[in-house]
Amino acid sequence: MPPAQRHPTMADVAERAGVSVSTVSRTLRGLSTVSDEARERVEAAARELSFVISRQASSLVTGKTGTVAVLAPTLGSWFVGQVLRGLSEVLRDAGLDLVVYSVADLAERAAFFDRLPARRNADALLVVSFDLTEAEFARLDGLGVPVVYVSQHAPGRASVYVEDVAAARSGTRYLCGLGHRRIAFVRASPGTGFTCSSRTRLFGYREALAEAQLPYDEDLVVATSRGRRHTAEAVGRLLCLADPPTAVFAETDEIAMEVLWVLRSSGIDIPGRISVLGFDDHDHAEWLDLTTIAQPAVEVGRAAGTLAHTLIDDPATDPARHVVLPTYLIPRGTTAPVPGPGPSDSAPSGEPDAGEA
Amino acid sequence: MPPAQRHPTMADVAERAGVSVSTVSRTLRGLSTVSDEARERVEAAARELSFVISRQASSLVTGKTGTVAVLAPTLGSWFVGQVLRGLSEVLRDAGLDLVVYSVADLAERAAFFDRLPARRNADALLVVSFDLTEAEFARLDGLGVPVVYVSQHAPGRASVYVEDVAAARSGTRYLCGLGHRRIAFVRASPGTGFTCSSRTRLFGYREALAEAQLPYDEDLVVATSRGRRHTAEAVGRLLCLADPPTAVFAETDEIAMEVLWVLRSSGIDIPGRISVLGFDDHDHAEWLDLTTIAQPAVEVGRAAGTLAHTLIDDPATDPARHVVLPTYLIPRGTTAPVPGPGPSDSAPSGEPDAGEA
DNA sequence: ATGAAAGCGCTAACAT
DNA sequence: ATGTTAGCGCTTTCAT
Repeated sequence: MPPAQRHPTMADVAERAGVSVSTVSRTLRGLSTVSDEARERVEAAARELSFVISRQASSLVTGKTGTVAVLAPTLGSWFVGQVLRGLSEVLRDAGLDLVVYSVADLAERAAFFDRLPARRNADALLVVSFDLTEAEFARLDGLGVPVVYVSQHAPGRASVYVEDVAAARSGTRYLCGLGHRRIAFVRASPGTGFTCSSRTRLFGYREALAEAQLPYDEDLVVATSRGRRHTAEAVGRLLCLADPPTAVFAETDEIAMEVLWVLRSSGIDIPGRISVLGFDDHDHAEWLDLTTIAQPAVEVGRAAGTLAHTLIDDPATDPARHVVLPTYLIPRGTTAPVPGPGPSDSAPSGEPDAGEA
Repeated sequence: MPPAQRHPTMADVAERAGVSVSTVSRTLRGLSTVSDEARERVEAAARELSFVISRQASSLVTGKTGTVAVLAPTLGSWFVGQVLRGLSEVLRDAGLDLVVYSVADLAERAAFFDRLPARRNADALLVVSFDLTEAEFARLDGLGVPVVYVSQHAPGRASVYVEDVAAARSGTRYLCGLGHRRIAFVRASPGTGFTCSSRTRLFGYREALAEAQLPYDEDLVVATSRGRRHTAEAVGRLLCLADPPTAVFAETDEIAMEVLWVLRSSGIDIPGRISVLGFDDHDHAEWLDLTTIAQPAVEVGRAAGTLAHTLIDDPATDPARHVVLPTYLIPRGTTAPVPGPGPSDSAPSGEPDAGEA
């Protein structure tokens, strides 16, 4: 019997089963070259001692850590949470552990890329929606383990993402199709430089404008960061334009919801006076009846996990494999045809009052 | 120079620096018994080779894995996300890795407790808002590493939590103070048995009712699970009572928001006809102007991380240490004094129709 | 089918 | 202050 305060080792199991450690190892890994009798004895002994293998020790010899690392800007955002859900599901099934690194500010970011702690301690690294510099890309290229870029298109590297540009283009087209010609875009504040969806979605927005032969008006593009105050300011900037927007396209649902809140609490009718379109299909989007561009966040996580697993297990896999997932527009109640050229006073929105054609 | 496809080891660093591996090890761990000259050479060599230490190897000899595991019911909920934020911040500073296990259903749950994969592969385990059975508690008691229970009170074991019972009692008192005498409680569906806040908060609710000498009416307690349909049903059950509630206390803000949505979309005035009180102070609570009981979720994560770190580093720490964090009520616009003793018919009135005195 | 032995990369005595 | 040596708990030849 092993000392109380120590985890039992294979040697303990071997002794109890009356076999060698090699046999224990073979049994536990399911290698076929073990007699039924030995297998049973080993399994019984392992169970009785409630033996758990030490990954550390096997890693040392196999060179595989059995863990996948994920780097994310924050763990608190809806999108990252959903991605992690899908990811952890797939990794669990693959027998891989999931270790998370989050870097909240630029100092931590620099420290991460300087030290690259994931280096020898994970079999793969997943980078979630990071707007990386060339230097950071280069650093990761030399990491020594596969890197999968999640929710971002990384040319020449493995990545899993949705067609942000095309999705934003469609969303904008949809608004154009409703007759809107003054469409604002509210993006996350680029300050932190962590997310790359601002750039791609803004690009799609501009493409659609061009298609519809609408001018790109910089005054219609505003940035906000989390918090009522910032969004109120951003929305305020839009509302006091000489020719204010009749529709707002927000980079994410979380931003869209803030916009919605600011607009509504200032008595502006939605969608009567202004339409609002989000991006994500956040859980709350349905409650708020927010029209949005849905992206399969959990599925993104699953696909990323699967790709990482493949890359780890089969070195022959194309290291630049891309997985592109679909998006689709979900029309709900916050978008409507542009109001006629009639009055557009700020009647507090009691009733739904969609503009008629 | 080490082979291209292999991570450099301490031996590589040692060779390059012209010292022994011991000196490299000592230097890298910041032990003072190293000459300045050697230290510099080692540091230079390590940088040039971009050496990263293998935790696996050091674990093997130190017995410490340098990682903390966290078990959570899901990674997608707001609360868990916030806890992870606080946690990862503290653990990063402590040089500990964070590995997450999430169990989505009962089968996975059983598998986790059967195998206890965290066993030898983490220095501590954090269990976040799990309603554990006695058998599961017992299993964790024998884990061999410190276990910290987060967002739940675990008698005789280390835990970090808010006073759920007291908070729910205060919240209910607040509603009573506004004159409400028919107060409903909407809880998460107990089906999964994953969260324990239902039980504690319901308990506090009952205490406050007793205090106010209000009867406990089982019809006023309904359960819902995520999704518009379920919440609509639950709310429907309340609305068609002979004596329907004038206030609803929801176990979490997420539930409160769904309730809000259902009530509003059926034209019921809030807080004119029904008051709604949540729990959490979710980011969106402010936008929806939801009165709620705030709990410091990120701080819970931080405290849990700190406690885990302490428990790991200092075995003399009281293994049953408790950290209790405060909650506070944030009065917002979804709660108001009870409408006068006027009509209380359950007709889903179109117009907002706040009772008059 | 099984065991003995070597060694993965590191740390911890013990020398010096 | 530094080097030498002996493992940590596994997997993996290589014998048998």
